[in-house]
Amino acid sequence: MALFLSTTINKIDSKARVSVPSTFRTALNKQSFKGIIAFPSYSSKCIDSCGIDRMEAIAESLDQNEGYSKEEYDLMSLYFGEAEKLPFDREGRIILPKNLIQHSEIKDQVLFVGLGPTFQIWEPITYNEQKLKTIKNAKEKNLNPRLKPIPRGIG
Amino acid sequence: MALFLSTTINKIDSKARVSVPSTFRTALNKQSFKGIIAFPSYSSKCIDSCGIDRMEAIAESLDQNEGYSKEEYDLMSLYFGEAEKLPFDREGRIILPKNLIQHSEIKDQVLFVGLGPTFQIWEPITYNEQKLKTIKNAKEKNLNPRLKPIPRGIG
DNA sequence: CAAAATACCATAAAATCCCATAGAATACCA
DNA sequence: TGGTATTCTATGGGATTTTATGGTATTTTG
Repeated sequence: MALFLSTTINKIDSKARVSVPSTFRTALNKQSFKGIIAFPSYSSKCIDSCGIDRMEAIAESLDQNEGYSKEEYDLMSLYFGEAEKLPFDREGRIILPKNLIQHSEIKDQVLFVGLGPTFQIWEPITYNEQKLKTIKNAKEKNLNPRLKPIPRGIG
Repeated sequence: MALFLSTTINKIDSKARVSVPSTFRTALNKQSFKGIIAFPSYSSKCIDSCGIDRMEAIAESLDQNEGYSKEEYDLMSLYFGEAEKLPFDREGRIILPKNLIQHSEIKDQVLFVGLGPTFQIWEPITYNEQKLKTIKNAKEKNLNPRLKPIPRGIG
């Protein structure tokens, strides 16, 4: 399974080309389609992305109706309709389609953030706002990240 | 499962390279990615680290939404964005990214401390302060320093 | 044929590879 | 067992490659 981590900001040029971070690329280039799958997030002003392998796995499990409710099924179907296959050019860039740029309100910079098996593409400013909100909310509700490693010290 | 033990102090050079202790390396080199996963600790001025196997397990359980609320999911997603995949060079060193150096306030020395399935990376001085505090607190509260098994879960 | 898309080329900065060495740890052997 | 040879580890620095980013040329397509 591909594991996308870390955050990178790259430029977008006049042709709407953006470099996909090399760490992401190496994982994606091992898959059958050399590029990314991208679609507008339904919950945030960002672009959801992954490699083709994940899309194929989802398609298969959808096909077999593995534990999806009707509502989930319908929602996932929408994703497929809006998903775009964006191939790498020789330099490892993709071209961001207009609809995705509009949805994410990207201007001249593009933020890639890894989320494990998937990643997202954001306008950097929007991402920061969202991040602060999440942290604020977590503090208010006293949420603890269970990612927290084993207790420190002797015991 | 990898088992990280003991404490080591190594130098960090002008290129931000640090040798990962060889005892850690042998365990990590058995995993699919030859290197470490590192991210800023939620609760301390240090870097939390582990091998890729552990990170993949976490990603998978998140992916299957095993008992996480949307808010928890969002919070944990932030971790993936701050985590870094740091590969070994031929000599077994990693390059510490700027954000992690800043968070841990590392200067020219780096302390590795094993915590079993994970380990941490500290500025040695900070680590010592923290250690003294922990011991002092344990004495005051009369904590029993027995080595109990650690509850499972993600970590 | 014109406009858009794609392929191709160039470059500075950054990341990585590769080699070298001293000291520590380990293996070996008489 | 004691001493020696060998390997491994941590560290340093120079050379090379990769990355991100431009721009230009060529092809496709409507």
